[in-house]
Amino acid sequence: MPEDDPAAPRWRRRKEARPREIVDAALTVFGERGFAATRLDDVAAQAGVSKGTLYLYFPNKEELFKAVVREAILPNLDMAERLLAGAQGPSFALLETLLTLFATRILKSRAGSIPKLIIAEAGNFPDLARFYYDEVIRRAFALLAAVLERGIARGEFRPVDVDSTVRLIVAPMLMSALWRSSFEALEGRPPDVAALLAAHLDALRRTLAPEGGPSP
Amino acid sequence: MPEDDPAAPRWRRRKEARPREIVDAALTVFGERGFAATRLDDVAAQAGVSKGTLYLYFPNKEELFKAVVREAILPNLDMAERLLAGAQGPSFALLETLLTLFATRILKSRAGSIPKLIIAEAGNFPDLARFYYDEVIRRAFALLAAVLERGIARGEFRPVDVDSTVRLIVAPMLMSALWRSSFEALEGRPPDVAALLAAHLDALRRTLAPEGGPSP
DNA sequence: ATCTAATAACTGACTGGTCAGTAATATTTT
DNA sequence: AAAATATTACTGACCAGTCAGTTATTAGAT
Repeated sequence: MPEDDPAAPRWRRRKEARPREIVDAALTVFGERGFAATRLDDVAAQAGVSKGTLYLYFPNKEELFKAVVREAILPNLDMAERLLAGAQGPSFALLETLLTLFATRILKSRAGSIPKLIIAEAGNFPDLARFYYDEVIRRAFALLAAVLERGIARGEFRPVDVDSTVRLIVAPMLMSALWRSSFEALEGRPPDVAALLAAHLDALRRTLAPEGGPSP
Repeated sequence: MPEDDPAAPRWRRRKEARPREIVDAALTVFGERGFAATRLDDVAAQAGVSKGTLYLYFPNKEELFKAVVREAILPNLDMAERLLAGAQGPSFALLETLLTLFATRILKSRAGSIPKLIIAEAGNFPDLARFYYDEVIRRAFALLAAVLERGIARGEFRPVDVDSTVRLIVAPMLMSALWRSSFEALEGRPPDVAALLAAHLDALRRTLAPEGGPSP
């Protein structure tokens, strides 16, 4: 029981700081429980406010969730797009950078739980699925497609089926994120993301290499 | 309004047929809604019985779900294991058969919704996750690892990191299953599973080929 | 064959608990 | 004092699981 100073106010008005704190708490709780099973009371408790306060800043649960996605995922996408725009060197190195970025910035952070969450709730909350598809998936796929096309145009990659290959690139990363949220506790050891990433990059190098030999 | 024959009974005793019908209905509704969001009233309606009847045959929602997994997934795993046990020819052909089997028997059937379901609910229903991990995932991974080791032993595959490679093999298949349940409605065209499978097999052929040239 | 218990299968209203969202009220700040 | 910010208590909808009662079926008696 920390507070007993009768002069200390029971709470303070902190209009500026609340939204960030609430979104941060929501990321934690949504990540642990999923969208439907998350209680707004728990989010409020995690943020150190009451449930009513949530409704001063966000009109409902769904909009709160969208705010979480905007804060946790979109900045990383922005960064990735800037990387592509400024790329000079070989395309495979760019691909490597992007996947490593994903493995470190998303997988290891609390944001890694968001893909699972979306997949889990897409059927029951189609608006959420639409939002994520438009704001994240479409952009991420376009980004990777652009990298592949750049590599093909520069003769670094053989001419693959771009759409399928994008999915092949994404799948192991996505699967790692899902695994973390679902089965990590059940397997003895933690999943060796570094080994998986290395194997994946190795496989991609072989898959994308032009027929005549290894890429320059 | 079908029934008006006053002589027709309102219901019949059909002790033998009920469990199968209930499990079948449950697969449909769980697949559409997930575990937590499924109402047993809806399962009952779909099966043409009342909710009380469900509890005559299954002690609770969780056991009903396990019955669904046993009926929809395990027979396919049995078949896959028999395929490996009786394999004579090249290991890559076996791998190809297994993946094609998965794409047709699981992805295209209603059972394709189960992986999503498990991933979605694993965090909130650890018993379910444990059950699925032990009965399905462990076995499937062991199966694929055995195929890889067979290929390596026979000199058909180069010596890869088996654990990571199993995950690389599974990931695109799993992702297809998840996509179907989550985003198929949002994309214009249906996902081209055949193209993805072809690209995946092509990539695997290149990834697994021994250094000296293509496998025999 | 027909009637008559006895039993097994099934129904559906009810309970207890949960939780998103709202209304009424309180405290802090200006 | 008034406005802004926050809390607390409440409402209404939802649903897994239960159980007292109902209906179909079977077996035994006539």
